[in-house]
Amino acid sequence: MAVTIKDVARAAGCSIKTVSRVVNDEPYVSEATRARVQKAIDELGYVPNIFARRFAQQRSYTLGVLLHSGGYNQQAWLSSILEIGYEYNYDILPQSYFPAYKKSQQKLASLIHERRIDGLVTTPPCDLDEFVLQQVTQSGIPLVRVNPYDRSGDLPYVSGDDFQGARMLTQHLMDLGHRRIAFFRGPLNHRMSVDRFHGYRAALEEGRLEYRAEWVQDSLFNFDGGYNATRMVMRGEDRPTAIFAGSDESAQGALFALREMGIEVPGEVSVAGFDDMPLAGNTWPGITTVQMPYRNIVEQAVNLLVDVLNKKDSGLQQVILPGRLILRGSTGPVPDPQG
Amino acid sequence: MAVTIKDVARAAGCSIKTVSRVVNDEPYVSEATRARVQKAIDELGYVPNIFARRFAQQRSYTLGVLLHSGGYNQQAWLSSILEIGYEYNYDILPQSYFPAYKKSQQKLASLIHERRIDGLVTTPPCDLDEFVLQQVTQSGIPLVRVNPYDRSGDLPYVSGDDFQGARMLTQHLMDLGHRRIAFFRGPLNHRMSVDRFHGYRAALEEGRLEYRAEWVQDSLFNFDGGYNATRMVMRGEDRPTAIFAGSDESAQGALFALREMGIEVPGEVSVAGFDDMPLAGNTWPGITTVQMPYRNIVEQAVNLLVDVLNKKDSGLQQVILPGRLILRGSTGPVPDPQG
DNA sequence: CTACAAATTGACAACGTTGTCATTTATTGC
DNA sequence: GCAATAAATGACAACGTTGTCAATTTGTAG
Repeated sequence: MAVTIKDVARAAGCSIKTVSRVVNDEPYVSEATRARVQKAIDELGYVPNIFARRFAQQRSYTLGVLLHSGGYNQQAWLSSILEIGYEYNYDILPQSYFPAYKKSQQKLASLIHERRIDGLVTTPPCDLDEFVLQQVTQSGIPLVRVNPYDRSGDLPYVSGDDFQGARMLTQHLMDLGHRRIAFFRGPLNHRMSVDRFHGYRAALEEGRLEYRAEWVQDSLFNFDGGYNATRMVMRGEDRPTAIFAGSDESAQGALFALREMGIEVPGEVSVAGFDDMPLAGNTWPGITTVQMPYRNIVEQAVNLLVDVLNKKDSGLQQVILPGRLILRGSTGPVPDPQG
Repeated sequence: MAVTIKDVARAAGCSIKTVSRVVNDEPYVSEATRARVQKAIDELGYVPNIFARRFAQQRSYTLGVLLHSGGYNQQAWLSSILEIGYEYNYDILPQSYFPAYKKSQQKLASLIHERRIDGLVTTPPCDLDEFVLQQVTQSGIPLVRVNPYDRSGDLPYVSGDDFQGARMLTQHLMDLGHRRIAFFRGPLNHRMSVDRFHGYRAALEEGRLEYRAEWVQDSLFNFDGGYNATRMVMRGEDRPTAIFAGSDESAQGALFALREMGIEVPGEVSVAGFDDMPLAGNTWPGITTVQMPYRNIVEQAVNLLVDVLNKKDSGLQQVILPGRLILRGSTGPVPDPQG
């Protein structure tokens, strides 16, 4: 029915193995033959049978991706990885994964043993899950962790630089003249929270600004967290002129709270987020934030995985990529203290 | 290396074909044999080789999903379909698709001809794309449209009932005593916009309320749309007491605008959205909205597709499922006119 | 007990590619 | 021009399952 490699071989007057060589860009085919075969392929509209190929090679050309459904920035990871997967000609099998859930574990086991994925990509916080690590080591499937919660261990990862991003953002606020900068710190068991916090402190130190504990609020990275933390830091007389909310959702909560209090943004108080989620541009004013190079991160992750699969890499790389400042309307010059 | 069907056959003392029958739950195996084979499978830890199976059957057991990346409610569709795909033991290959983009078209062609997907699911607005329809008819691959923009044609679909949802929501506002209800209508080339509008009007008529054109704003389904439309309807003296914003994002914009104007929600004006997106519960107050049964819709869609693939269905079904009212803080009783 | 149908089982081909290895052809060094 | 080497090519097995069909066993009606 469909055109097979045999039809091409017949049309090109050569063996099926030679056609296979041409299709897979292998060496040891003369230019003349290659051209003849290519012509036959084009004329017949031959498309290699993917089932046969995977069967013969016992490789799935498929990568599994674990996503945390409630997750932080799942959307950005997923769309990037789909894109990159297409470019590398790998199938992407995403699965939502809740650490320690029986059903999630079954799904992962199915990916590995039934679907026979060639490699696995984790997004936070799936890299923390015991079961994931155990399955990976047991099966020997190459793993790359994307933005891992936990950077310890030999396992490879590609991650955005939360420290650098937070420092850069804080620096931006200082460049605008702010000297009183509040920071909303996320959960302390997230490496990202801690890294961002350290970035904030590093910038303060570099600018010789005093660190004031009452302007650092422990909160969640969500709307309510930002809302409540804003209420807290804006209570007294001694208010900050800028709020680095730690995440975009949190910044949104801050915007809402400030609006409620009749405080103008950025006229009286500047607000900044982190992550550049879609919502960050959709508020008014738009939220100044740090964009992590999702596409780049995922590209490097997939690249690493594919190299390991093709034995071009030992798979021990650990990469950290810088973020980028996205300036929007929510930050502005510090108000004139006299005004 | 790995355990194959031959190993099981040897252990169970039967032919490989009999093992195959047991594995695939086919008839014509005696109970005794079935038990013996099952025991061997369990003891050896046999897992069928998916490559060989797909190769022999020339079926991918894979469904393609076209998602509009900027899209409306992509997230909800995707996580549902991954879930359902797992349950049906089908692989899900999602692709972001921008109508009329060359690259998107290449991706779709690749899904069909290289990946050889067994069926295709479209999410709005991909069901409108000429190329999609052409590829589907040409290749004969079964298609199900989920929440199609366009319900015309014989192609099967499973859709939420926007009309019923909007009517129900409007009815809810009327039950709270509102007689002056604004409606923000989305783009008129979206069936959903139109259906929701008709639902709104139907409810008004049933409640014998006057339809007032100046309270219907043509806007976009996003934050800015809701913000601007709110500014418009709240301009004059003759203000509505409730706003049905047409979508959650739009409702968020409305909340923001009302807050700016110092109008209390729901004390002075009630606000309602549509879709129950994650953000709807994260604002303050939470947005009363209509939740479409995403999981259910997708389940029926996949179910239909699988039935067609197994020749249990002709694939002409068109299903419409009702939504559900989600009550949150943004709607309340109409304020006392005397107050 | 016989004839026939139904249930059960197995032998073997087929699916379309890639991997291995042998063979043929071209190229190089002397 | 000859041997040695490298490049090009092809024959054929292997991958592990399912589909087809024939063979065998069991059950049933008369």
